[in-house]
Amino acid sequence: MPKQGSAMKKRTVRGSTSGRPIMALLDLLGRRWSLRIVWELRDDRALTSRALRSACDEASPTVLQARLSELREAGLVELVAGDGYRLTGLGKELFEYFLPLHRFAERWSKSL
Amino acid sequence: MPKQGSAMKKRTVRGSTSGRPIMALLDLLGRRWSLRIVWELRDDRALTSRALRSACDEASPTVLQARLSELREAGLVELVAGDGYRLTGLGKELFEYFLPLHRFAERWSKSL
DNA sequence: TCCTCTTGCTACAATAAACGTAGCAATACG
DNA sequence: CGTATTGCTACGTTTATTGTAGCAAGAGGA
Repeated sequence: MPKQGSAMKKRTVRGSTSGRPIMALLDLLGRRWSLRIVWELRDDRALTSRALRSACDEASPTVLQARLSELREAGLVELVAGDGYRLTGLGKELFEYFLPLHRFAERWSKSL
Repeated sequence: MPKQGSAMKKRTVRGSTSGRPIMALLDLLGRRWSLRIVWELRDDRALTSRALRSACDEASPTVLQARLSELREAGLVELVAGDGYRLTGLGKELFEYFLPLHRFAERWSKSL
């Protein structure tokens, strides 16, 4: 049994056992910084862990690493040696659904 | 100054002051149960607070009320007397972007 | 080699968020 | 009056996130 650091616990995605993938996905994306990370890696951007941290308002590296581990395990993000973190094919596909969300956000903020 | 119960603190959406609506939206939706709530209220469904709680795996009413307050303040959810919680026009519009996400989740789970 | 820099990643104590149980006030029945 | 349901909150415990610091490994350069 491998030793577990504080950042590599709780790998299970809530709802992943229910046979309802959407629940697992909503849970994964509903964790702090998940959506933001995918957003920051848009347009084939490759960011190092520290560049990503800067992009995410200097969020704590502890959570970021946790989210990155989860996203990598989920096959949405990958770490390319000498390059940085980037979206996988599946991750890019997921991001496609964020574009209209961006436009929606503009309209939404005006309606407040 | 009105009294504040434990469930009505922290109304500020992170990033809402940055002038980047997408950040505020990602933050709001990135809180636990936010995405799920919108999901459960899909298809013009109206759910009472307790029905919604059942739909959300009996999540704690404390968070659910907090999320509902935030989503209502954001104009995405409304409470119709004698009917229950439901998506507003804006909320329904937001949900439209979740439909492809549903199909994506199916493919995603198979790729794991 | 040694020094310096950057990388990905982790420890750890403190704070904030979420959980679970219980229950209140208001409303609507009978 | 009882009873049941509604939206919502109190509160003590557990879990997640934060912030600061730093480690080990790798890539140069001197």
